[in-house]
Amino acid sequence: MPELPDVETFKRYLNATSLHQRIANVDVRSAYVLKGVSARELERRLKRRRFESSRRHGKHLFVRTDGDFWLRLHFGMTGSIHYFKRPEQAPKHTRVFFVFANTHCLAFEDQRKFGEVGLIEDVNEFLKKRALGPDALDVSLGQFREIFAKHRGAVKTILLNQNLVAGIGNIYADEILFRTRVHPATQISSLSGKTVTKLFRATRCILKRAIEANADVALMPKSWLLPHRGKGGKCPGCGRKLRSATIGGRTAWFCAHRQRKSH
DNA sequence: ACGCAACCCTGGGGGC
DNA sequence: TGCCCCCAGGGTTGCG
Repeated sequence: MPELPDVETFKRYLNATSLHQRIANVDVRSAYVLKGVSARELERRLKRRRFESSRRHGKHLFVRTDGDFWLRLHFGMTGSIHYFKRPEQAPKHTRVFFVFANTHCLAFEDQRKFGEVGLIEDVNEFLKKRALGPDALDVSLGQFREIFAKHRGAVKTILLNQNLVAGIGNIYADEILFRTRVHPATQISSLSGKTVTKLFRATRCILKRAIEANADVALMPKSWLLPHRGKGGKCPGCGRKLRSATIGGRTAWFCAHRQRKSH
């Protein structure tokens, strides 16, 4: 799930449910997801604090506390957050559980445990240390063109590289390439300036629209690749069977008829 | 600099 | 029912 639109949706959900309440308890059910902090320290530092605001960069979510440090969340492949009225309602794969003073609670759940929970003092410093690229919705056309001018490789690999542009994952990379009719394996050295501009516009357009849909596939246009992506799926443009290939270590789905390598 | 495989972890689905 | 393999929207590391 968790690419930029999903994480933005989590952010809005967290803002709508979990701010300005005193944290009464922190229950770490799987210390595996903790990075750079022990269960004990997470508990000690967050207890009696409040979440005050949040910030997203790429696929990372940062929650500022009234102690002027930040909770850092990354959702891996299967992470999400859920707010509940009673602790017994915690989902099965809850890894970290925040209980507020009114007994309502926020669960960080993550079946596959590829997600990360940590504490940091400074968001910008963290982004720098991780060498993350600009957020996919903040990057300018100029920056985008520069990235494409300075690197080599398959276009999908570039879109997926968080150190170049942060926030695009496997699903939305496929969607952007489908929209622009570019084959995912196209070497970026062979892309025209016009096509790079198209990729930039498609990125913005798709991510924004996906956020409007709360990153819910059921609410996305049927003309998109997303609802048809997968085995047996057909191109919503021409009706031909979609094809898959491994590019950049992940499965790319595309329409071999409409998505070409010459641009 | 880039591509690739292996690895991290858990569970669902298909084939036998 | 059990088992084995493949697959899954994240990322890192080490090698050629």
